[in-house]
Amino acid sequence: MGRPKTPLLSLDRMASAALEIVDSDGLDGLSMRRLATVLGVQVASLYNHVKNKDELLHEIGNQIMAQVDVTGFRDGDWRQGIATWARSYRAALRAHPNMVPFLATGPGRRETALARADAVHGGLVAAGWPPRQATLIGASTKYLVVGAAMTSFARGFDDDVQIYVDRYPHLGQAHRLRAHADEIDDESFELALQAFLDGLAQRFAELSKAADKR
Amino acid sequence: MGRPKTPLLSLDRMASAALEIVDSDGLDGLSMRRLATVLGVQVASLYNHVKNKDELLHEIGNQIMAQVDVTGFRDGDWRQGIATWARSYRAALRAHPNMVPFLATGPGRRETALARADAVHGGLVAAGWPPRQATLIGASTKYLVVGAAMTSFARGFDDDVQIYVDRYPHLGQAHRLRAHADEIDDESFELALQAFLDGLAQRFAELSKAADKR
DNA sequence: CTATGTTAGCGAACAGTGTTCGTTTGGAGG
DNA sequence: CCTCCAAACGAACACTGTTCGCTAACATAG
Repeated sequence: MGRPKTPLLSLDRMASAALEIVDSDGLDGLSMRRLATVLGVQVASLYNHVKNKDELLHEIGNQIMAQVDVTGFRDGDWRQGIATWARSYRAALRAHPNMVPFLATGPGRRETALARADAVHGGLVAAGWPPRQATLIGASTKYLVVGAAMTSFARGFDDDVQIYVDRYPHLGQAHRLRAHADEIDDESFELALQAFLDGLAQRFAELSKAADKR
Repeated sequence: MGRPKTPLLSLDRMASAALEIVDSDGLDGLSMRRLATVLGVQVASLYNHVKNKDELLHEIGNQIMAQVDVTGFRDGDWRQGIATWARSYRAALRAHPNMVPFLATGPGRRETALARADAVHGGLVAAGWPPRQATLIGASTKYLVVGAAMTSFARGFDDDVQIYVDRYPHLGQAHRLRAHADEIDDESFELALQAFLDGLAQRFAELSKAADKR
């Protein structure tokens, strides 16, 4: 058949279609052949635009990570900075729950993730945290977001609901439980975030006191 | 060939061998055919002891989760209880990093995980936390542990190290960085845990105050 | 103790998977 | 104009998880 007059494929089209498949049918639902079918093309053609399936997934991952907001440090408020970063990070993951297992595993290569991490680190240092503490705080916050994303909206929603069923037998209705599970997830995340920030605030205060004394 | 005089296979033997493969060669390294080869058996035989590959993985998961210690609530100290639970949980995951992505996704079916969760919940309530708060705290702590396990061991150690390389260019030695990455992971987790617990302690104090007032 | 049914092993096959190779053909650059 | 690159294709390879039918040993009932 040879090369077509107008290109049939592009990396963006591939990534978008692939993400749609993953969103609707899960990570396992995405196969190169199926993606090719959706794009009206043969499977081998995909490899002209992408070296690997992995590379394709990373491309999608970059698009998702680009949604994360790290502008909360603007006015020097580290607490607000972390909070908006964490919430926006979590929202980005929640928008594509099926991608979470991939996104959480081996994120190092994603340049956008690195950029975001640096922004956070810079914001914390600018706000007065020592560099090493800033690194730890950044990592800790990421733990929280990734952990929340993995355990709540990745994969088995029905299963997770079961936990709450056992805990609250009086809430028997299954269809109401889904909403309740969401609610509990939200509250748990907020509790974890706020308690963590409160704990940090204590440390920050001590840090400032020590600095004043010197 | 028919049935052998002495059984060649058992669920335990299968799970152990499978875990060894996963530990050494990753989740993708485990295939039913390879497992069969290691066990000196044909692949179809495996399905006499296990319905699915998934079921096999769940079996391994149960074994790992059984290592988690939830006895820290014994003397009514909720803070100690959560701390030992979280640390032991993290240690169990760290012992088998390649299993973490599976363990973190869809954990509802694992009965041992449920049992552990209930123990934690009970310990918190016994220590004076309201049931709903106990649920939130349990979920939050799990977020922390799972997130820490996912993002640190998550595959590409080289990649994760790169983050720290950019931040601490003076630590250039690659072989020392590996140790440093571990160190930073440990410290980040401890910081997150302690700060979180400090924040909870504040809330607990306010809770007690309000209860006294009534 | 014999008959019956269950179970653990095996061999072969099926439907999928990601990926590579060689070929054809359009478009871009010297 | 000729050459070289790149995009599409068809076919194949080496895998994957899983199922089927078969054999032979164990467990149990009569």
